[in-house]
Amino acid sequence: DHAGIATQMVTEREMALAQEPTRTAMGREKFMARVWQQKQQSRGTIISQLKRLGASCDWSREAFTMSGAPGAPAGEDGNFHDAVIKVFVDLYTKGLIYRGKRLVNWDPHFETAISDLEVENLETPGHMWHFKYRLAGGETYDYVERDADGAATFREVRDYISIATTRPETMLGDGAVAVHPSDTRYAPIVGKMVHLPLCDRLIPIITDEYPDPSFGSGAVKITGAHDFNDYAVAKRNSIPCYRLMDTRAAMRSDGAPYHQAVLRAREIAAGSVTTEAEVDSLNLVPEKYRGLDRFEARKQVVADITSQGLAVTVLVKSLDADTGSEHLTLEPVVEAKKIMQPFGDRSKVVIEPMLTDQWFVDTAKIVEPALDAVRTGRTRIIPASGEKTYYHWLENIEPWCISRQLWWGHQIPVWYGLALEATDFTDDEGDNALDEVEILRILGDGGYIDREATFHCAADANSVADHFRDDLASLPHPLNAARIIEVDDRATAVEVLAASLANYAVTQDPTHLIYPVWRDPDVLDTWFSSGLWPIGTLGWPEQTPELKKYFPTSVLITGADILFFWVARMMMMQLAVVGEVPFHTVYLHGLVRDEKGEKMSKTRGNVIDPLEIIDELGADPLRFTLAQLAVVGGSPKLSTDKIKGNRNFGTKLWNAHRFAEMNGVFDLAPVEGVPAATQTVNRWIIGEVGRVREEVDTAIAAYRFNDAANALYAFVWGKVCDWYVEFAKPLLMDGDDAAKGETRAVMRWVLDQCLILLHPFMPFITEDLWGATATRGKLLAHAGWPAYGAELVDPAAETEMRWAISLIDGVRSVRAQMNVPAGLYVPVLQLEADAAARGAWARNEVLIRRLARIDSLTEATEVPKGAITVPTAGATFALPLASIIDVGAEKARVAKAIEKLGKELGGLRGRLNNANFVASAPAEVVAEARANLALREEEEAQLKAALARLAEIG
RNA sequence: GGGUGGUUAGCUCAGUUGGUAGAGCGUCUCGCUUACACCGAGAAUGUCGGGGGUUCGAGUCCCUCACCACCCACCA
Repeated sequence: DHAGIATQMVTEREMALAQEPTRTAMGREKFMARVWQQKQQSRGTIISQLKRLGASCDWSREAFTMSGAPGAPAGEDGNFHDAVIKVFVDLYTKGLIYRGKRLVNWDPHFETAISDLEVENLETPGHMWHFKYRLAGGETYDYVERDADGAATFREVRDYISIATTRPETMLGDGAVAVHPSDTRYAPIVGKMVHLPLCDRLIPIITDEYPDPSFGSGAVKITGAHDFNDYAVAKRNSIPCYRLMDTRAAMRSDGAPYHQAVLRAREIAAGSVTTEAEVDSLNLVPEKYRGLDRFEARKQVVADITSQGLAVTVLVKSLDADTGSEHLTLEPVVEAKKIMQPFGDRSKVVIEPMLTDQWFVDTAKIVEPALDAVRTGRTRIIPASGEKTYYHWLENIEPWCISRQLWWGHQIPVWYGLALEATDFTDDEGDNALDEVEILRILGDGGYIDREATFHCAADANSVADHFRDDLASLPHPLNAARIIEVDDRATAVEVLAASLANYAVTQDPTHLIYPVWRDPDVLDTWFSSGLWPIGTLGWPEQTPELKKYFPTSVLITGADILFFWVARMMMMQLAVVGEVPFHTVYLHGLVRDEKGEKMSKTRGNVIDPLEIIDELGADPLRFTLAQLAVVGGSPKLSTDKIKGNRNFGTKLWNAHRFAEMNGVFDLAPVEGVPAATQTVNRWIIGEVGRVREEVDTAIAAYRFNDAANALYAFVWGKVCDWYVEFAKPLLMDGDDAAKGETRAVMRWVLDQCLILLHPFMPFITEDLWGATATRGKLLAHAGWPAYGAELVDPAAETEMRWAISLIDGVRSVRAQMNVPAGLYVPVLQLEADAAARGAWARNEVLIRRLARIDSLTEATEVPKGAITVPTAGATFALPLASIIDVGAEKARVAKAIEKLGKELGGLRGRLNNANFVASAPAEVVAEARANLALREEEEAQLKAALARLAEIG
């Protein structure tokens, strides 16, 4: 998307570095061109990052939220802009978008409104001051505090009410002091007026449910224009909201001098009729604070109130450093206190609640279908906890402020006309008597026009022109003779209108009348357009073939942090605009964190460039690692060690292919379909391929990408490389032609399956090997995904190979622990072998001997003293190592093994002897326990016999 | 204040309907065996945060406590 604030910010920063003219000096049109230039740069970066990561997108369908906007350069000619404007007009027409003067989060750095979601509340150290507001006319009252039983605990005569604040500078705009209706302490003075310190104004004491009697003094100053709570109180009680700050959050310096403004404020307080526009125009900041930054103003206000003796004070004992004597002094009460402060997520400056005209989406009216879609499962969110979060937010949704005072974005399709009215030209007697005095009355002393502009919302300029022509024509003569002229903004409109009126007053010539019209200079919140992504990218509102084919879409994969910003809004907007859910599944992944575990962000500059990791270690290991870390509901912490491990995995895969190549495997043409095999080893590995394919598919279907990646890792490394390649060596080197040919074919097929299954995770190395090992009809990326599964498993082959592996493992373990030199081939005795074990040995003798380093196998009926036993299912093997073993160490080893087995046996027997278990556990669980017990008992017997033999030696 | 998630081997974390705990890395021992030292073979390591409950059986379900993380929030 066009990332309004961020992109405008980055562009302006670059412009400053390059010493280009500033945005305002440049003007809107040129600046937009400059941002487009910036955008195309970062577009290149993003696309190349995606390509180097191996993203297999349909690049021909690249889309951009600002495509087709006026002034868009060549190549940016989609129609996303049209879609956005159409949706705005439609929603406005349906009454789902409205304009109003509301308290919004204002970012004083970017000088724009932002939405609730773009505010970060952070705990910061702050202070709380306590001030006295004196009762008007020197009145006093009995201030009485009572305990729970109503007994007075404190009593004094006061001429003031005490209020607490963390933002002293806002007291200049106070409109009232509020107390809780049940608060008996202040009951005597409710309805009375108090002096607002530093200001020549009186404000009333009112009651409202909002103040908490148990917090602070129980009395709250009400500054409707700079606090969300106060705003609500002010609205409920018709208290005027006086705006104190300008767009940079400095104390206002506009408008009439303070003494004039305050006069008018007093009239209003006394009940004089006023308008929202007039109240907003009144600058009630006393001269000495005008133009000060809000934090500087705070210091001044505190100092001035304190010096007037209106700070609540406390006696403080202090030591005079020179004389060493103690003093008692009155010090203002200033509590150090942690406060939650709102910061702009982009600008990082303190957000100021500001009373401004903005556009809002009436989210309450479009939220239900979005909630319903998830509740009924038409759209599913993974992980499920995401659904709870989704409900929680949507069920408590606030109106969405969608206007931004920026230039980079979709300009709001609304035009204003500052209408002339008949009353502008008549005096109280109805005569046509406009004079200079009248003009001043109309304009007001502050230079505003005491009237709202009319506005018109439309997608196309012709309709706008028609609307204002009609509007003008409806005015009485001579007003309808006015010329419509386009101006930049309301301020210019007021200027030209004033000049026009003045001219007319002098000349009475209707041709001097002017009807200024201007477009809303604001742009839409980026998320308003991103929210239309599902349809906007498919050509809507045109009924394109793409729209028919791809909408509703299937799965949205996105970061969990963006659930409200984007997902919830796409849900609401698609349902409101086209009446369908935009996707059936939302897969939320965690955020990749940096080495400190912190969120990476464009503006914070702690982003680890994927290109650097790719340069160093490769895209495949990065992708594979991310897949391994993609636990549902988890948040991956990327570490170089993990990526290195997976680079090694890639190398391993490559080496396996090298081995195959050296053994003529790739001299064969690729094998179509599952190859036939007679060799046990080959039959076994074919079954394992079937198993892993099923495992991978199951995992992917469940969005468990970590399971899929880990299954492939374990299969390729742990099965193919560790065992199959080793098993195949004797066949490839010493086997007869038939065995050799079959093994080559099977290995060829197995390796191809590895490439196919790994390709989504490691596209580069697999595609490379795919092309290098054969002349293929198509790219691996286009190869079909296999459909075989566990039906490829040959149970007999599987049992036999598992037996062989356990025997090899056993012999290796004994050798390593007995410190038998690795290269030394040793004799092995076989005893107590049943027919199955004998057969298995016979069929796999070559590979077992090779991998376990056995030089001879002798049948024996008795185990010689000092021989070490290796128990397997159906047979016991023994290594006669008397001369080289450490008997003590071996006894310890066997004893330990028996002990470990003992624990397991204890558990199994305990369960099986428990009648309740046998009765209530499922039959297959009981059977499994019985089989397991039998196996373990056999093993235990073998080990005990071995221990006994060792005991004979000493 | 509300919500969500977490607490499992030295570290980073898996553990899907309750059946008795795994991976990678690290550590230790051995090893150039003709794919691979970015390797191979072997080994050690867990009262699954504490307590209680349900159950024949709990890392897994319920309650509770402690700590951590994240999200949301208007206590002046």
